[in-house]
Amino acid sequence: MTAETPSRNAEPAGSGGNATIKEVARLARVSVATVSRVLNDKGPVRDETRQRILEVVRSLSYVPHGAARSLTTNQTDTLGVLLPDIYGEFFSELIRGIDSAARRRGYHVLVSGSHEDREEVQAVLRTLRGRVDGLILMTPSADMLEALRSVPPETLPTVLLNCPSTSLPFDSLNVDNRGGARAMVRHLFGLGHRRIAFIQGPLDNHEARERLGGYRDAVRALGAEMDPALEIRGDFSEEAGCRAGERILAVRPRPTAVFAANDAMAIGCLYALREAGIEVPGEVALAGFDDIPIARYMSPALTSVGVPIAELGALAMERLLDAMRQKGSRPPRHESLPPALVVRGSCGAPGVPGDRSTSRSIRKEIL
Amino acid sequence: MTAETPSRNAEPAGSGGNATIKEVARLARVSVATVSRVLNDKGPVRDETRQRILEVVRSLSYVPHGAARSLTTNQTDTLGVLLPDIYGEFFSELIRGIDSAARRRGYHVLVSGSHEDREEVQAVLRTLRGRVDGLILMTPSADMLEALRSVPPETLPTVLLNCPSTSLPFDSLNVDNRGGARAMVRHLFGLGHRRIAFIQGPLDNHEARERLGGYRDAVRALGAEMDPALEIRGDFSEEAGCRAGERILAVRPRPTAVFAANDAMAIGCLYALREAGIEVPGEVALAGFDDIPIARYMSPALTSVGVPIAELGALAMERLLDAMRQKGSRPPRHESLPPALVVRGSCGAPGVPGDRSTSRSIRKEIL
DNA sequence: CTAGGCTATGTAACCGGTTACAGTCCGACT
DNA sequence: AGTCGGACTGTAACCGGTTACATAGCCTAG
Repeated sequence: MTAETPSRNAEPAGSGGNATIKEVARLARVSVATVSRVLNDKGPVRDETRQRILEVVRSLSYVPHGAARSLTTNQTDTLGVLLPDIYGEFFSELIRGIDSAARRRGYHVLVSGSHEDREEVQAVLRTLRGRVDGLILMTPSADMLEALRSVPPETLPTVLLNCPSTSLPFDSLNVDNRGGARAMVRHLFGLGHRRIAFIQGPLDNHEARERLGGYRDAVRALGAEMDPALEIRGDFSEEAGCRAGERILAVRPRPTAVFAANDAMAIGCLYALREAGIEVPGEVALAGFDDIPIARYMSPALTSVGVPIAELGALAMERLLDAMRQKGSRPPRHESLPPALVVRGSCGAPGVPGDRSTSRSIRKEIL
Repeated sequence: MTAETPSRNAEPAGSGGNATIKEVARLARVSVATVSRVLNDKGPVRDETRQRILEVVRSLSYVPHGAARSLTTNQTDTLGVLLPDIYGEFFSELIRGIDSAARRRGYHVLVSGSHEDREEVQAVLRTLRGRVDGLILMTPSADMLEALRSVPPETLPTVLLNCPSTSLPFDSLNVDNRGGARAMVRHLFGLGHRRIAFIQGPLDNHEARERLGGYRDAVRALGAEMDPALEIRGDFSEEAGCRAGERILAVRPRPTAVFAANDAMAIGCLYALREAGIEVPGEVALAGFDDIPIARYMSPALTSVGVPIAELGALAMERLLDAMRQKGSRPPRHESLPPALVVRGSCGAPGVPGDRSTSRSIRKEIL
């Protein structure tokens, strides 16, 4: 009972959190099994014993070793989030949504962004084995998505976010980019605009293409002007929006409205227009896409297609948790979220005060 | 040699990545030790054997199990990043910097944000044991920082980011918020402003207090007007900046310049001023802090104190890696990064064209 | 010819937990 | 009184790797 090896006995109580379950067991004079039972609230343990163990745990400030636990239970309580890039408000919102939903459920979040090529994505994906229980994946380029075919995800519960539709057997969550863009064009058309310029996103990006498609659909359907000169290249950055703005001013006849494929470009464009002395929305109406938090603080406040970004992240979490529970035996589900039209001052709609508040901006569900 | 249990033998070659090292060993007719040696490039292995093993690895698309490996090597190749909140461009920039630096070194990044209270921080910190090799911690509230005393970090290499100076034995990296604020006030003073309003950040935030301190220091030192009415409460959000802007307009005599403790509030304030028909910088000059990427696309482009956010993140990574190598036996180092004055249009400095380009904005190192 | 040394490989302990299974103890039931 | 069943606890296998040490074969120097 008292035959303790004097080797590494009772630590000074509170020095770091590196004790093992064995030490706890020894000091509490029980077996590791019992300690484990107490820690995980499994199986019956006499209350007196439990107290004794808990006491030792506290005095040692013992914390179970994550990797060790993961090894046997085969779950890591960690979710991976793989993003094409981490830049700007869109991603901070997304991560925020995912992180808070995850922590609420007791999960950790492993993020990884900015991937150059297929090789790298595959490499990262590989190293994820044994580190995460599930994966949220956002890869707007179809090519990159193919990278998944030969890598772990096949066995790892996965949710695709805003990815090109594929035959991959995963759940997917998409924003109806096409519908959102159509709605915005219709809105501008309704305000009397017939010559509407469009600032494109990067064309290897699925969302960017969908938004462009929606723009074209609506222009054609409504009989607005179709003119290649109205479609300006861009890459989702403010910088690109700014350059696009400058180019748009040179187009003749000058468009009366500009629709940017995302808010960052709309903001860049707004900057360029103002610098050129153009009045917005007086001379040119402007609209963006995403409704990032800062959009309402532009002046004029930016009209945009509202994507509930943080909620999107949270929802992806839910779906992932779902997929993890069902463990594969379940046909993949595909959902599409409808965005909303958020009308503020920049498009010159009547009855919209120059107010930033969401309540005073007009939020329309699109059909 | 051929005595294989028919139980779970040769998988269809390429089905997921769930083989174990034992299966690889069996199929390659070697021991697990040899497989391990090949995988880690340790110890001598005959080339023929190596090839055979590699072949099997490929055909099984075998990937070592992260948790298992972590258990023995006692390292997880993962770094934890604990943030007070994940919101806005500041954090997306920071995470971007950290993530890219980490991946370059072969590390994963575990983020966790938005912590309410001490309890929660401690809980998260605890669950990090055995999951990360090091920690980057940003906790501007001193109270929250105290939470660290009784938790793992004591044994975990840690770098503090923008935290209140403490006696905690960790490396720390700080931006010279006070100096930056002083420099900005000096700049505004130099432009002729004597009545400079300041929009505060949340006062339980260390950075916010430092910036406020810098403002007061400079105002006092320069003999500009000191007036409690010039200090407006805020909380770093655009919304707060907007309300502050409204309140500032009611102050009499009206300040001729406004200095916001961060860019988000400056942007909110700019919005309020424009809505009220005030011209910036004509009637009121405006300046912010952080120089988030979007600042240059405001109109007028926002003058700000430039903090190289992404670089800050990357640098934190470097320091952490350093601390991990030295493994504790090394006195904590404290560094302070000097911000730079980024002069653009919003403060009305002469000779600054309304241009967004960094090259045409004026960037001054402060002393 | 043999002791050593080097290369290539296998054996088995170990990392820190979880858990199936096997006691042990004790009160209740027949 | 003898059985039985639950409550409580311990033993040991196992998760999937890494690695110290042992072993075997072969070559070279003494």
